[in-house]
Amino acid sequence: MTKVTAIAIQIAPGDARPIFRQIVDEIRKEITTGKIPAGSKLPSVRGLAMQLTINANTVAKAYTELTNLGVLESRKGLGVFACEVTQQLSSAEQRDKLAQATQVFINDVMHLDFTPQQVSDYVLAQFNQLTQRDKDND
Amino acid sequence: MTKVTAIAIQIAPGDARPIFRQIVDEIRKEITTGKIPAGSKLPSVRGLAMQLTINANTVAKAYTELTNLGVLESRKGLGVFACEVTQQLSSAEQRDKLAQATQVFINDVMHLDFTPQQVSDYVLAQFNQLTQRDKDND
DNA sequence: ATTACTGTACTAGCACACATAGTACACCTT
DNA sequence: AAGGTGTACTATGTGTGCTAGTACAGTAAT
Repeated sequence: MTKVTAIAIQIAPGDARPIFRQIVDEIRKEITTGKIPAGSKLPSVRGLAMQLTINANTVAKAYTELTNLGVLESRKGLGVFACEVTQQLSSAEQRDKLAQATQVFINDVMHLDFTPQQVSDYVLAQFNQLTQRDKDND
Repeated sequence: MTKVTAIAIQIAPGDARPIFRQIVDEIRKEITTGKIPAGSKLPSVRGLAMQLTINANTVAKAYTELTNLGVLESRKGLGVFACEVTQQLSSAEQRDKLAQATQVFINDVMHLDFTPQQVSDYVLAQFNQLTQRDKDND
Protein backbone atom coordinates (compact mmCIF):
# COMPACT_ATOMS: atom_id res chain seq x y z
CA MET A 1 0.00 0.00 0.00
CA THR A 2 1.19 3.44 -0.89
CA LYS A 3 1.93 5.64 2.07
CA VAL A 4 -0.60 8.42 2.47
CA THR A 5 0.90 11.85 3.04
CA ALA A 6 -0.71 13.51 6.01
CA ILE A 7 -2.05 17.01 5.53
CA ALA A 8 -1.78 19.57 8.29
CA ILE A 9 -4.74 21.69 7.28
CA GLN A 10 -6.64 23.71 9.78
CA ILE A 11 -9.99 25.12 8.76
CA ALA A 12 -10.25 28.63 10.14
CA PRO A 13 -13.83 29.67 10.96
CA GLY A 14 -12.81 33.33 10.91
CA ASP A 15 -11.35 33.00 7.42
CA ALA A 16 -13.42 34.77 4.79
CA ARG A 17 -12.58 32.12 2.22
CA PRO A 18 -14.97 29.17 1.86
CA ILE A 19 -13.78 25.86 3.26
CA PHE A 20 -13.12 24.20 -0.09
CA ARG A 21 -10.92 27.15 -1.10
CA GLN A 22 -8.88 26.97 2.07
CA ILE A 23 -8.22 23.32 1.25
CA VAL A 24 -7.28 24.15 -2.35
CA ASP A 25 -4.89 26.91 -1.31
CA GLU A 26 -3.25 24.88 1.43
CA ILE A 27 -2.69 21.73 -0.61
CA ARG A 28 -1.46 23.73 -3.57
CA LYS A 29 1.02 25.54 -1.37
CA GLU A 30 2.27 22.30 0.22
CA ILE A 31 2.79 20.76 -3.19
CA THR A 32 4.51 23.85 -4.58
CA THR A 33 6.87 23.99 -1.62
CA GLY A 34 7.51 20.27 -1.69
CA LYS A 35 5.91 19.40 1.63
CA ILE A 36 3.75 17.02 -0.33
CA PRO A 37 6.14 15.07 -2.59
CA ALA A 38 5.20 14.53 -6.23
CA GLY A 39 3.48 11.21 -6.76
CA SER A 40 2.48 10.76 -3.15
CA LYS A 41 -1.04 9.73 -2.23
CA LEU A 42 -3.35 12.14 -0.48
CA PRO A 43 -6.02 11.30 2.09
CA SER A 44 -9.32 10.03 0.71
CA VAL A 45 -12.21 12.44 0.42
CA ARG A 46 -13.99 10.67 3.25
CA GLY A 47 -10.84 10.43 5.35
CA LEU A 48 -9.94 14.11 5.07
CA ALA A 49 -13.57 15.05 5.62
CA MET A 50 -13.56 13.01 8.83
CA GLN A 51 -10.27 14.61 9.91
CA LEU A 52 -11.57 18.14 9.36
CA THR A 53 -15.09 17.28 10.57
CA ILE A 54 -16.60 18.56 7.35
CA ASN A 55 -18.64 16.99 4.57
CA ALA A 56 -17.01 14.65 2.08
CA ASN A 57 -18.53 16.60 -0.81
CA THR A 58 -16.60 19.69 0.26
CA VAL A 59 -13.33 17.79 0.07
CA ALA A 60 -14.33 16.30 -3.27
CA LYS A 61 -14.98 19.79 -4.58
CA ALA A 62 -11.50 20.91 -3.55
CA TYR A 63 -9.92 17.82 -5.09
CA THR A 64 -11.82 18.38 -8.33
CA GLU A 65 -10.55 21.93 -8.61
CA LEU A 66 -6.98 20.85 -7.86
CA THR A 67 -7.29 18.17 -10.52
CA ASN A 68 -8.48 20.74 -13.05
CA LEU A 69 -5.53 22.94 -12.08
CA GLY A 70 -3.20 20.08 -12.91
CA VAL A 71 -1.91 19.87 -9.38
CA LEU A 72 -3.55 16.57 -8.50
CA GLU A 73 -4.33 13.44 -10.44
CA SER A 74 -7.22 11.23 -9.42
CA ARG A 75 -7.60 7.55 -10.20
CA LYS A 76 -10.97 5.97 -9.61
CA GLY A 77 -10.84 3.33 -6.94
CA LEU A 78 -7.27 4.22 -6.05
CA GLY A 79 -7.23 7.74 -4.71
CA VAL A 80 -5.77 11.15 -5.57
CA PHE A 81 -2.05 11.76 -6.07
CA ALA A 82 0.21 14.76 -6.37
CA CYS A 83 1.17 15.33 -10.00
CA GLU A 84 4.74 15.15 -11.23
CA VAL A 85 4.58 18.26 -13.36
CA THR A 86 2.38 21.09 -12.23
CA GLN A 87 3.30 23.87 -14.64
CA GLN A 88 1.32 24.02 -17.85
CA LEU A 89 0.74 27.74 -18.21
CA SER A 90 2.32 29.69 -21.04
CA SER A 91 4.58 32.64 -20.37
CA ALA A 92 1.86 35.01 -21.44
CA GLU A 93 -0.64 33.43 -19.07
CA GLN A 94 1.86 33.62 -16.24
CA ARG A 95 2.53 37.29 -16.84
CA ASP A 96 -1.21 37.79 -16.95
CA LYS A 97 -1.74 36.15 -13.59
CA LEU A 98 1.10 38.12 -12.04
CA ALA A 99 -0.30 41.37 -13.39
CA GLN A 100 -3.77 40.64 -12.12
CA ALA A 101 -2.61 39.60 -8.66
CA THR A 102 -0.37 42.64 -8.43
CA GLN A 103 -3.19 44.97 -9.31
CA VAL A 104 -5.37 43.53 -6.56
CA PHE A 105 -2.48 43.71 -4.13
CA ILE A 106 -1.63 47.33 -4.87
CA ASN A 107 -5.27 48.29 -4.67
CA ASP A 108 -5.26 46.82 -1.17
CA VAL A 109 -2.14 48.53 0.15
CA MET A 110 -2.05 51.86 -1.68
CA HIS A 111 -4.31 53.37 0.99
CA LEU A 112 -1.73 52.71 3.68
CA ASP A 113 1.12 55.02 4.59
CA PHE A 114 3.86 52.94 3.00
CA THR A 115 6.08 53.92 0.13
CA PRO A 116 6.22 51.67 -2.95
CA GLN A 117 9.79 50.82 -1.99
CA GLN A 118 8.75 49.73 1.49
CA VAL A 119 5.98 47.54 0.12
CA SER A 120 8.26 46.02 -2.48
CA ASP A 121 10.93 45.28 0.12
CA TYR A 122 8.38 43.68 2.41
CA VAL A 123 7.11 41.44 -0.37
CA LEU A 124 10.62 40.32 -1.17
CA ALA A 125 11.39 39.59 2.47
CA GLN A 126 8.21 37.61 3.05
CA PHE A 127 8.60 35.68 -0.19
CA ASN A 128 12.17 34.74 0.61
CA GLN A 129 11.27 33.82 4.16
CA LEU A 130 8.57 31.45 2.93
CA THR A 131 10.97 29.73 0.56
CA GLN A 132 13.62 29.51 3.25
CA ARG A 133 11.22 28.05 5.83
CA ASP A 134 10.13 25.38 3.36
CA LYS A 135 13.73 24.32 2.81
CA ASP A 136 14.19 23.98 6.55
CA ASN A 137 11.17 21.75 6.84
CA ASP A 138 12.40 19.27 4.24
CA MET B 1 -24.63 74.85 -5.08
CA THR B 2 -21.52 72.82 -4.53
CA LYS B 3 -20.04 71.34 -7.66
CA VAL B 4 -20.50 67.59 -7.87
CA THR B 5 -17.38 65.69 -8.79
CA ALA B 6 -18.12 63.29 -11.61
CA ILE B 7 -17.08 59.70 -11.12
CA ALA B 8 -15.80 57.69 -14.03
CA ILE B 9 -16.78 54.27 -12.75
CA GLN B 10 -17.48 51.43 -15.09
CA ILE B 11 -19.18 48.38 -13.68
CA ALA B 12 -17.52 45.33 -15.22
CA PRO B 13 -19.90 42.38 -15.59
CA GLY B 14 -16.96 40.01 -15.87
CA ASP B 15 -15.48 41.26 -12.61
CA ALA B 16 -15.72 38.71 -9.83
CA ARG B 17 -16.23 41.44 -7.26
CA PRO B 18 -19.81 42.43 -6.41
CA ILE B 19 -20.99 45.77 -7.75
CA PHE B 20 -20.95 47.61 -4.45
CA ARG B 21 -17.32 46.54 -3.91
CA GLN B 22 -16.26 47.79 -7.34
CA ILE B 23 -17.72 51.16 -6.39
CA VAL B 24 -15.98 51.15 -3.02
CA ASP B 25 -12.61 50.28 -4.54
CA GLU B 26 -12.86 52.80 -7.35
CA ILE B 27 -13.97 55.74 -5.22
CA ARG B 28 -11.40 54.93 -2.58
CA LYS B 29 -8.69 54.85 -5.20
CA GLU B 30 -9.77 58.14 -6.75
CA ILE B 31 -9.77 59.81 -3.36
CA THR B 32 -6.40 58.36 -2.41
CA THR B 33 -4.85 59.52 -5.65
CA GLY B 34 -6.50 62.94 -5.48
CA LYS B 35 -8.75 62.57 -8.50
CA ILE B 36 -11.59 63.32 -6.12
CA PRO B 37 -10.50 66.37 -4.10
CA ALA B 38 -11.05 66.38 -0.34
CA GLY B 39 -14.30 68.09 0.59
CA SER B 40 -15.85 67.73 -2.82
CA LYS B 41 -19.39 66.48 -3.20
CA LEU B 42 -20.09 63.10 -4.73
CA PRO B 43 -23.08 62.11 -6.86
CA SER B 44 -26.26 61.28 -4.96
CA VAL B 45 -27.14 57.64 -4.38
CA ARG B 46 -29.99 57.93 -6.84
CA GLY B 47 -27.93 59.86 -9.36
CA LEU B 48 -25.04 57.45 -9.42
CA ALA B 49 -27.46 54.53 -9.48
CA MET B 50 -29.12 56.03 -12.55
CA GLN B 51 -25.75 56.65 -14.19
CA LEU B 52 -24.62 53.07 -13.64
CA THR B 53 -28.11 51.64 -14.29
CA ILE B 54 -28.10 49.83 -10.98
CA ASN B 55 -30.22 50.03 -7.87
CA ALA B 56 -29.92 52.97 -5.48
CA ASN B 57 -29.59 50.59 -2.54
CA THR B 58 -26.41 49.19 -4.03
CA VAL B 59 -24.87 52.65 -4.20
CA ALA B 60 -26.05 53.40 -0.67
CA LYS B 61 -24.35 50.22 0.52
CA ALA B 62 -21.07 51.32 -1.04
CA TYR B 63 -21.38 54.83 0.44
CA THR B 64 -22.12 53.37 3.87
CA GLU B 65 -18.98 51.25 3.77
CA LEU B 66 -16.88 54.18 2.61
CA THR B 67 -18.31 56.27 5.42
CA ASN B 68 -17.40 53.57 7.94
CA LEU B 69 -13.90 53.50 6.47
CA GLY B 70 -13.60 57.21 7.13
CA VAL B 71 -13.18 58.01 3.46
CA LEU B 72 -16.53 59.71 2.99
CA GLU B 73 -18.72 61.85 5.19
CA SER B 74 -22.46 61.93 4.69
CA ARG B 75 -24.83 64.68 5.72
CA LYS B 76 -28.52 63.99 5.62
CA GLY B 77 -30.30 66.11 3.10
CA LEU B 78 -27.03 67.46 1.72
CA GLY B 79 -25.13 64.57 0.20
CA VAL B 80 -21.88 62.71 0.69
CA PHE B 81 -18.49 64.38 0.64
CA ALA B 82 -14.88 63.26 0.47
CA CYS B 83 -13.28 63.49 3.90
CA GLU B 84 -10.35 65.77 4.63
CA VAL B 85 -8.38 63.25 6.63
CA THR B 86 -8.64 59.64 5.64
CA GLN B 87 -5.98 58.01 7.78
CA GLN B 88 -7.03 56.88 11.22
CA LEU B 89 -5.31 53.51 11.43
CA SER B 90 -2.53 52.98 13.93
CA SER B 91 0.89 51.84 12.83
CA ALA B 92 0.19 48.39 14.15
CA GLU B 93 -3.06 48.14 12.21
CA GLN B 94 -1.32 49.32 9.06
CA ARG B 95 1.42 46.72 9.41
CA ASP B 96 -1.29 44.15 10.02
CA LYS B 97 -3.10 45.05 6.83
CA LEU B 98 0.11 45.03 4.83
CA ALA B 99 1.06 41.62 6.20
CA GLN B 100 -2.34 40.16 5.42
CA ALA B 101 -2.46 41.54 1.88
CA THR B 102 1.08 40.35 1.24
CA GLN B 103 0.26 36.85 2.40
CA VAL B 104 -2.68 36.66 0.02
CA PHE B 105 -0.57 38.08 -2.79
CA ILE B 106 2.30 35.65 -2.32
CA ASN B 107 -0.10 32.78 -2.07
CA ASP B 108 -1.41 33.82 -5.48
CA VAL B 109 1.91 34.17 -7.28
CA MET B 110 4.15 31.59 -5.63
CA HIS B 111 2.85 28.94 -8.02
CA LEU B 112 4.19 30.85 -10.99
CA ASP B 113 7.69 30.59 -12.39
CA PHE B 114 8.91 33.91 -11.07
CA THR B 115 11.65 34.51 -8.54
CA PRO B 116 10.87 36.57 -5.43
CA GLN B 117 13.13 39.28 -6.82
CA GLN B 118 11.20 39.39 -10.09
CA VAL B 119 7.88 39.65 -8.27
CA SER B 120 9.18 42.32 -5.94
CA ASP B 121 10.56 44.35 -8.84
CA TYR B 122 7.28 44.10 -10.69
CA VAL B 123 5.33 45.30 -7.68
CA LEU B 124 7.64 48.28 -7.31
CA ALA B 125 7.34 49.17 -10.97
CA GLN B 126 3.56 48.93 -11.04
CA PHE B 127 3.19 50.86 -7.80
CA ASN B 128 5.42 53.66 -9.04
CA GLN B 129 3.69 53.73 -12.38
CA LEU B 130 0.31 54.16 -10.70
CA THR B 131 1.57 57.02 -8.57
CA GLN B 132 3.18 58.64 -11.58
CA ARG B 133 0.08 58.36 -13.73
CA ASP B 134 -1.98 60.00 -11.02
CA LYS B 135 0.37 62.94 -10.89
CA ASP B 136 0.06 63.35 -14.65
CA ASN B 137 -3.70 63.43 -14.43
CA ASP B 138 -3.76 66.24 -11.91
C1' DA C 1 -45.41 76.23 3.75
C1' DT C 2 -44.45 73.84 -0.41
C1' DT C 3 -41.50 71.48 -3.37
C1' DA C 4 -37.67 68.87 -4.55
C1' DC C 5 -33.74 67.04 -3.52
C1' DT C 6 -30.66 64.60 -0.13
C1' DG C 7 -29.29 60.15 3.02
C1' DT C 8 -31.20 56.32 5.62
C1' DA C 9 -33.94 52.33 6.97
C1' DC C 10 -36.89 49.16 6.35
C1' DT C 11 -39.43 44.87 3.85
C1' DA C 12 -39.93 41.53 0.16
C1' DG C 13 -38.44 38.63 -3.50
C1' DC C 14 -35.13 36.45 -6.58
C1' DA C 15 -30.71 34.29 -7.79
C1' DC C 16 -26.50 32.25 -6.62
C1' DA C 17 -22.71 30.13 -3.82
C1' DC C 18 -21.52 27.36 0.04
C1' DA C 19 -22.10 23.52 2.95
C1' DT C 20 -24.47 19.53 4.65
C1' DA C 21 -26.80 15.03 4.13
C1' DG C 22 -28.00 11.04 1.83
C1' DT C 23 -27.83 7.82 -1.96
C1' DA C 24 -25.98 5.50 -5.84
C1' DC C 25 -22.57 3.85 -9.13
C1' DA C 26 -18.13 2.42 -11.19
C1' DC C 27 -13.52 1.30 -10.16
C1' DC C 28 -9.60 -1.04 -7.81
C1' DT C 29 -7.36 -3.93 -4.33
C1' DT C 30 -7.48 -7.54 -1.12
C1' DA D 1 -17.22 -11.19 -2.10
C1' DA D 2 -15.91 -7.25 0.68
C1' DG D 3 -14.27 -2.84 1.50
C1' DG D 4 -12.26 1.34 0.24
C1' DT D 5 -11.77 4.59 -3.59
C1' DG D 6 -13.53 8.77 -6.74
C1' DT D 7 -17.66 10.58 -8.84
C1' DA D 8 -22.38 12.05 -9.64
C1' DC D 9 -26.55 12.95 -8.44
C1' DT D 10 -30.75 15.10 -5.41
C1' DA D 11 -32.45 17.73 -1.59
C1' DT D 12 -32.18 21.14 2.10
C1' DG D 13 -30.64 25.09 4.73
C1' DT D 14 -28.01 29.36 5.09
C1' DG D 15 -25.92 33.54 3.72
C1' DT D 16 -24.85 37.16 0.31
C1' DG D 17 -25.76 40.16 -3.55
C1' DC D 18 -29.03 42.71 -6.08
C1' DT D 19 -33.40 44.57 -7.25
C1' DA D 20 -37.77 46.83 -6.13
C1' DG D 21 -40.73 49.42 -3.47
C1' DT D 22 -41.94 52.24 0.41
C1' DA D 23 -41.24 55.33 4.10
C1' DC D 24 -39.05 58.85 6.90
C1' DA D 25 -36.03 62.76 8.33
C1' DG D 26 -33.06 66.46 7.02
C1' DT D 27 -31.75 70.50 3.83
C1' DA D 28 -32.29 74.08 0.31
C1' DA D 29 -34.77 76.91 -2.86
C1' DT D 30 -39.17 78.85 -4.09
